[in-house]
Amino acid sequence: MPKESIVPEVVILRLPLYIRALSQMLSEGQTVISSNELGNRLQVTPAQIRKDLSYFGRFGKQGRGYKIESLIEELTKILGLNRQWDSCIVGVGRLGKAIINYPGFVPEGFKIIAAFDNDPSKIGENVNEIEILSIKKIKSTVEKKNIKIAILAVPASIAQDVITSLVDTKIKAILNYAPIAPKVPDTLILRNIDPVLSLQSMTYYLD
Amino acid sequence: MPKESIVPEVVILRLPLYIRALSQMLSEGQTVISSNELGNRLQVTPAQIRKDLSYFGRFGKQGRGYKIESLIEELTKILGLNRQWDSCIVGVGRLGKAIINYPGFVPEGFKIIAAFDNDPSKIGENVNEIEILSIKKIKSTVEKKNIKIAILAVPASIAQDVITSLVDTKIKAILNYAPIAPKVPDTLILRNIDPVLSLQSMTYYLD
DNA sequence: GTTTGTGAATTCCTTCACAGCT
DNA sequence: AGCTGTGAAGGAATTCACAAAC
Repeated sequence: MPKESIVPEVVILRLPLYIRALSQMLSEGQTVISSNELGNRLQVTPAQIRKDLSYFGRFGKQGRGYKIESLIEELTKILGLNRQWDSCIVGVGRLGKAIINYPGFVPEGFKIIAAFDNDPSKIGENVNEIEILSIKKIKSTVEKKNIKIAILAVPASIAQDVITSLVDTKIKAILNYAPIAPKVPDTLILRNIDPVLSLQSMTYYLD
Repeated sequence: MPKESIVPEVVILRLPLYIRALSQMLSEGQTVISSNELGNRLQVTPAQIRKDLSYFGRFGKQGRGYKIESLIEELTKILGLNRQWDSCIVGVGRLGKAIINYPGFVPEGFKIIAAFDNDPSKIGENVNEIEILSIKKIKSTVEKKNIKIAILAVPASIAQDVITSLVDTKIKAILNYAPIAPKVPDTLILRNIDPVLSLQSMTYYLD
């Protein structure tokens, strides 16, 4: 709870999960929750939840628990989710198109407002009301539209080059769908979506 | 290196990454690598790589490094990837169809050989040569075809129920695409693919 | 009586550093 | 000389346990 102590990244990774569980409970009509009940719901220990929250402040009441609605609000603010984040997609092949059409982002405040590809035959085409631009226009477009998040859906073979080329733009966070382990400078935040890796680590536990 | 010491899960999660980097280097013509070079490539410390590998055996040669080809082979064996894993998909909506058509699984040994849905109008339909069956047939089909892995692409609202219903089948691992935090008994292994959660944890670091 | 918030204790993971092999 | 494999050291994250608040 000191204002600017460093918060472990594992904690940050759990907060969205808390929000999600809390939201679900709220929509089921519940208004108050204890760390015990939330922990039970998410299969984490109550102590962990309390400790995680304590990095940011004191949100509960002894003997009572947490008011769900205001806890959601606090966590939303902490993560910077109380606003819309405009983002762009790079690579508009099969996967890129599926991502553009995925309805799960907008309700959570993530809106794809620009699309880029390097295939000349695609440029100018529209997908879900978004015009596909040449990849050369990333830097300027991103600057003009204040986009900080890029979603990467290019082939593995060029993903590293694209990431490297994003370094000197206004892009600060990358959600990478290409099945590679890219090198990123620590000025960029990266998360990988990689179902194959997930599968490969599960088979260890199967006989 | 004791035969049956318990290996931390974080280690298991890194092994597929090692395989991937090694494969790439092999395909670029390299035959030998040091922990230093591999660490540099993946942005992890050389000591961590050596320690990770030491849980399973001694694969390098002092003064020389690791023979890439045989290290890949060893890791592949350790993870149980030296075989094909037949799997099934549950939920054949837009997302499910995209997953069935995703070309990245088969080359890695993961083949979707059965599909299930609860929408009567879809049953009997074929997607990419796979017939959609009623979700009621999961238990028997999975048993007959020796399927241990299920890929879940159902709506969030029914995902938990589907997972629960898988408990008394031969399914032992679930790759879940539904945006929920499901409760799973510890007899099941679960990995979530959840781009929204990834995005939500990145915004914390953006101003 | 219940449940939080938090220092202290514990457990887990990473890194160090060097003996030993090539 | 170069690099692995590994105990030992160090650091990080989790859990304990209890005083304080309701």
